[in-house]
Amino acid sequence: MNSFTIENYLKAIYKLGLTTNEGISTNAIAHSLNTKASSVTDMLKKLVTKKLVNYKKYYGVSLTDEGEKNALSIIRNHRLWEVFLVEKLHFKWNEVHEIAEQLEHVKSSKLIDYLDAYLDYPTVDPHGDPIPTKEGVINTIKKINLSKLSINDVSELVYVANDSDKFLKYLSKNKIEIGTNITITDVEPFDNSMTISYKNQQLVISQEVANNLYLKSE
Amino acid sequence: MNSFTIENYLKAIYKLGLTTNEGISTNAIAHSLNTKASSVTDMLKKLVTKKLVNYKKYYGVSLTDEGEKNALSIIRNHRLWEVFLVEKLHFKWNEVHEIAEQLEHVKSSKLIDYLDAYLDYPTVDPHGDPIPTKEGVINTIKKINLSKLSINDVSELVYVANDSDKFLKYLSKNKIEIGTNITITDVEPFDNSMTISYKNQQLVISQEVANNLYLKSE
DNA sequence: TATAATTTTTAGACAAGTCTAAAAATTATA
DNA sequence: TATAATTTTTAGACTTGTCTAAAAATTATA
Repeated sequence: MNSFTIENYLKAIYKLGLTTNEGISTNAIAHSLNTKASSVTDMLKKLVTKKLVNYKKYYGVSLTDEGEKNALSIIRNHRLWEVFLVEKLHFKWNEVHEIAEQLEHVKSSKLIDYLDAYLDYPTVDPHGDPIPTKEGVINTIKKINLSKLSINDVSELVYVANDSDKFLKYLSKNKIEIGTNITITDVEPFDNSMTISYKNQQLVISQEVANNLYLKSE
Repeated sequence: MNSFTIENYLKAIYKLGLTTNEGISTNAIAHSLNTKASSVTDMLKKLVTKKLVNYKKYYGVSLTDEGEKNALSIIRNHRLWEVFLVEKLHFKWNEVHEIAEQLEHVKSSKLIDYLDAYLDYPTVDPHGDPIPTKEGVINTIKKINLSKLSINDVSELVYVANDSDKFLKYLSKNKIEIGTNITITDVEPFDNSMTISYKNQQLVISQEVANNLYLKSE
């Protein structure tokens, strides 16, 4: 049975792996877990002995099949709990992350099975992230960044890349949510800010905001 | 913020304190937490520095007000989660203890408030144990052991003292549950086994079974 | 390609919690 | 009330995960 710490390392490595094909760097892991590179090196050695990662000194790390299975299981737990917190306990979606970070480590596969059934087998969490199946299959939705959308195309918001309190509050204040249909009506070349139209309203958003919004592609 | 380990010590000391007025012994704690007396002594020193217990070497330990407040908060969490697991996720009541042991340590008072509301403010858990309030008030129900009941008196089962898998399965098999009205119809003096009547059926139970069943008193 | 800058690893230390073995204190017994 | 038995504490060690500081390796730059 893996410790909470090990589970968090696996999750961090999995997530970093989504944005690169090379070995994940020690520093990247340290940064994402708010720890020091030397601690990461220590842990990587332990993960190697547990056959959870492939690791070559100085050349980064990747998950083994077993490591990935473990990471996906934690991510499944996390996302199911987020759905529960939002749909059943009526948390706002910018409040659930820290709590789900704790709940995700509760060990009981029966608990997760029952929770999944209770929530009626959701496929995405409140942020739009897909929920891996029990078998470790994750359905990656095809999505493109808002800033890549052509002017006057309409598409549905399926994913929000930033789940900081501030950003989620910004979205909530402006009534932007997963499922909202969005059109770009204008782009300002000076700073790449853009005017978007949705729910019969218009809003000017910065490039930074746009970078965090993803729409259904194809 | 207390560690899981500290929370478990406080809970154990609280529970042991219910059945004695003297200082709780090191050995009793060690036994209840499945650890060694020396580990308990070490931990008691730490709890003293945190002002969570009163401790006099060789003469046992008791909780401070702060320690008791902490213990009751964990017990509240535990029992609310048990209600959730049984009522919402449809676990059997002999399956929930280990899972609630993990869930009780999740840190978020808002989570517990919302859960409490979601469960419609229950006052007892599935075993009949009272749920402490947010303020740390616990309503101890007046109850007497089944073996103390007079023949032909009828009273309601309010508490089950043993939550081992085996015992809970025994109860479930025989359709005995919290709220069941029970009458003793006969006692066998040889071994103190007794015949009880409930739900239009009769059952012969051993003294050991009777010792674990408590009925509403007064 | 030599040197500088950066990243990563190693070495050694620390905190939390646990353990074994032995010593000290308390309690039971003769 | 001595002595034996039991309980509790202490001393020292171990594990997990972390850290700082320094060394080693890699990558960037002149």
